[in-house]
Amino acid sequence: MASEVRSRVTVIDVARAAGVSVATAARALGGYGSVSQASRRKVDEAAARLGYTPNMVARSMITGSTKTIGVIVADIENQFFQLVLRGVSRVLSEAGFDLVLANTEESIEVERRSLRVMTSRRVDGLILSPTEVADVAQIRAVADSGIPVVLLDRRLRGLKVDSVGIRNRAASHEATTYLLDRGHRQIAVVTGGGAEHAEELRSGNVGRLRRMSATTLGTRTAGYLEAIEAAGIAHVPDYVVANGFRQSDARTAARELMRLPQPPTAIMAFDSLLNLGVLQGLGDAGVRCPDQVSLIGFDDAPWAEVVDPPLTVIAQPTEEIGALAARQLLDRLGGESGAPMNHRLPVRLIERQSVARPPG
Amino acid sequence: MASEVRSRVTVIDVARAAGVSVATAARALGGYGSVSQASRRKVDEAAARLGYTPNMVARSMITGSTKTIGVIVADIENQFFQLVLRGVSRVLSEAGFDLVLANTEESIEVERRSLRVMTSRRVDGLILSPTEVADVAQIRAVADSGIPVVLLDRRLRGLKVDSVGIRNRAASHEATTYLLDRGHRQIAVVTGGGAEHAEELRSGNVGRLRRMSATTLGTRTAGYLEAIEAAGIAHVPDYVVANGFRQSDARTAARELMRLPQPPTAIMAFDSLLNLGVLQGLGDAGVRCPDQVSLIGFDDAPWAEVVDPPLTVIAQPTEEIGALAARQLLDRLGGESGAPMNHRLPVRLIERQSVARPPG
DNA sequence: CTGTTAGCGCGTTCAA
DNA sequence: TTGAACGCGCTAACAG
Repeated sequence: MASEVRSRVTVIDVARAAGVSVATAARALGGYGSVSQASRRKVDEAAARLGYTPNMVARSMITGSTKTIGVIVADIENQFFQLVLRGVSRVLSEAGFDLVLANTEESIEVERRSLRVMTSRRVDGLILSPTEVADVAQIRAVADSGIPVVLLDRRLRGLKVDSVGIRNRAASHEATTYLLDRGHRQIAVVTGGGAEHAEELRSGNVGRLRRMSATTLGTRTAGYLEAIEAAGIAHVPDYVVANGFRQSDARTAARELMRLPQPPTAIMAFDSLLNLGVLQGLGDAGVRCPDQVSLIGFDDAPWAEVVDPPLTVIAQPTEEIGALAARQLLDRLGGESGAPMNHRLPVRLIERQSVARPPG
Repeated sequence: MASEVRSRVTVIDVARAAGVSVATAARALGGYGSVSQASRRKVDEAAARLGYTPNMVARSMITGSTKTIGVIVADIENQFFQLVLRGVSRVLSEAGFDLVLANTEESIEVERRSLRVMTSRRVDGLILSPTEVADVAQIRAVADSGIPVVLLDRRLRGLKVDSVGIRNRAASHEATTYLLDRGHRQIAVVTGGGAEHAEELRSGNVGRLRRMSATTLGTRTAGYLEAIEAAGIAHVPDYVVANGFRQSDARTAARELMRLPQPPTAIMAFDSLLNLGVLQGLGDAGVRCPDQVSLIGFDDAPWAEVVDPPLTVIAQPTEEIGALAARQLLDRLGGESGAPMNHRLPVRLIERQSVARPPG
C-alpha cells in the first residue's frame, strides 16, 4: 500500500530540516554559489532523508531554460528517423538535455500544432523534419523568437536556418548513373510523394523540381532527370511514381510499372520502406530481380543484406545526421552566431545484388 | 536578420493592450472561467497582434500538471520499441499530452538517471520498459510518489504497477511446440541476453528462470524448456545462447551453434534483429534455411516476408501494446484506482517458409 | 462577468 | 559564507 506523497518536499522543507536558510539549502542542492562543508553536509543529509527531488519546472521558470529540445519528426515508423532519433538522443543526453518528441505522421496540421506546443513548452531548441508542405512562416516565427532551429533531412526554400542532410540531387544522380552505366535506358523512380506532388514530379521540368518546397523529393527527382537527360534519354512521365510513401503504395507502384506497355528495366526507390514495397511488387508481378528488373534504393537497412536479392543501396549516414543536428543546435545554444550552416554529409553506394544488366 | 525577441509577451502585456485585467485576459487565453464575448474578442485580438504564446512552464508551476508523459525505452533501435512508441505517441497526443523520451540503451545507470530526470521534470505519468536488471526500489519510489507507472513488455517481480505485454511463456511454448510438431528434437534459442544472464538461462531450471528479474528472457526461456521437456527431450545448455542482443551477436551465435558437435536442427530467436542475425549467421556457416536448419523468431517486421526464406514468426501486436499502455496510464490519471492491471495481449504465429521438417 | 491579490518552488539579487 | 526578500508567468480564490 503506497502512501501517495502528493505534496512533494521543497527546498524550504529541506532548509528547515537542516536548520539553515532556504538560500543556503538551494545553493547546496543546486550546486551554485558557495556553501560551507558543514552546511552542505547538513543539507544533503536532510534532502536524502526527506526524499527531495529538484523541481525542474520551478527552475525553468526562473532560469528561462528548460533544458529540453523539441524534436518533430515526420514519421517515427520510418527507419531513417529512428536512427536519426538515436543520434540526436545520444548527443543531447550527454549534454544534459532532454527530448520532447512529436510525430507529425506527415500531416501539416499536426506539424503546426506541434510547433505551437514546442513554443509554449519553451524548449531551448528545435530539431525538425518538416513535412513536404511545411508552413515556412510559422517556422521562421519560431526561429525569430530566439529558439534555434535545425532542419533535418529537408531544407526549406527561403528559410535561413541550419540544416543537416545529404546532397540529395547528387545522390540520386549517382544512383541513376550507376544504372545507366550498366546499360539501363528505361529507369523508373518510386518517389513516395503523394498525389499532390504527382503532377510536379512527373513534369520533367528540372527547374521547377528544384524549386519544390519538398526539397527531398524534388531534388532527388531532379538528379534523376539530369542524369537520364545527360545520357540522351527522353523523360517518360509514367516512370515517375508518386502514389504515397507506405510500403503498400510502393508495392502497388511496382506492379503497375510492370504493366506498362514499355515497362522499366530498372527502378530506383527513395527510402527503405519503399525499397521493400517495390521488391514485393516485383514478386507479385512475377518478375525476377535483378534478372528482369534491377532495383536500387535509398537508405541502408539491417535487412538489406538478407533480402532476396540483397539490395544495392545509397546509404545515408543516418545516425550521424541526427548527432550532427544535435551538435549544431548545442553550438547555437552555446552562442555560436554565424550564418546558417547547411551540413551535407556524404552518402555511400553499397553494391550488392539487386542491380544487373538489363535483359536482352 | 531576425530581431530576436528574447523577452516574450505575457498575459499581463496582453491584458494591458486589451484594456482588461490580467485575470480576464488569462481566462480568455487559457479557456477557463467565463468571459464576455466582447472581452474575449479584445483579448484575442491583442494576443494575435502581440504574438502571445502561452507559457506551459508557468502554467504547470501552478496547476501541478505538466501534461507530459515520460517514456523510457530500453533501445530505440529495436523495432519493437519503435512501434510501441508510435502507439504511445498516437494516443497521448490525442489526449493532449506530450512525450518526454529517454533511451537507456539497456544501461541500468542511464535508467536510474532517466528516472530521476522524469521525476524532477514532474511528468504526469511514466511508461517504462525496464532494463533486465531494473532498480525495483527506485521505480517503486516513483510510483509511490504519486506518478502512475505503466511497465512495457516486461514485468518486475514484487512491483505492483500496471503492465502491458504478451504472455511470454505461452508464446515461446507455442513456438517451440510448433517446431516439435514438425519433428525437431534439437532446438536452440538465441535469447539476446547478456553474459550476466548466461548461466541462469542455461541452467535449465524452470523455477529459477521464472524468478529471474528479467521476465522476458526468463519466461520465454522457461516456456521453451517446458515444451521440450514435455516432449521428453533433455535440456542441452549449449542450445541456450546469451551472448548479447545485437544483430552481430546473433550472427555469431548462429555460426557457433552450427559448429557444435551436434548442431541444432531448429533455432528460435527472441526479437526481430536477432532473427536477422541468425539468418545471416546461417548463411555464413553455409547452411541452408529451412532445408538444413529451421528458424522461428519473435516479432514480425516489414521485411520478414521478403527475406530469403520468408520468416515464420510470433508476431506481437506491438503498436497496440503501446497504445494500450498509454490508455491505461490515462485511465490512472483520470482517477481510476483499482488493483494493478497486467494486460496480456494475444500473439499470432505467422507461418511462412523458414520452418521445415528436419533433414533426414 | 470582472478585477485584485496571493503564491506555486526556486534562483537571484543585496546586505549582513 | 549566509539570510531575507523579490519575482519568473500564471491560475485560483474571493470579492465586487
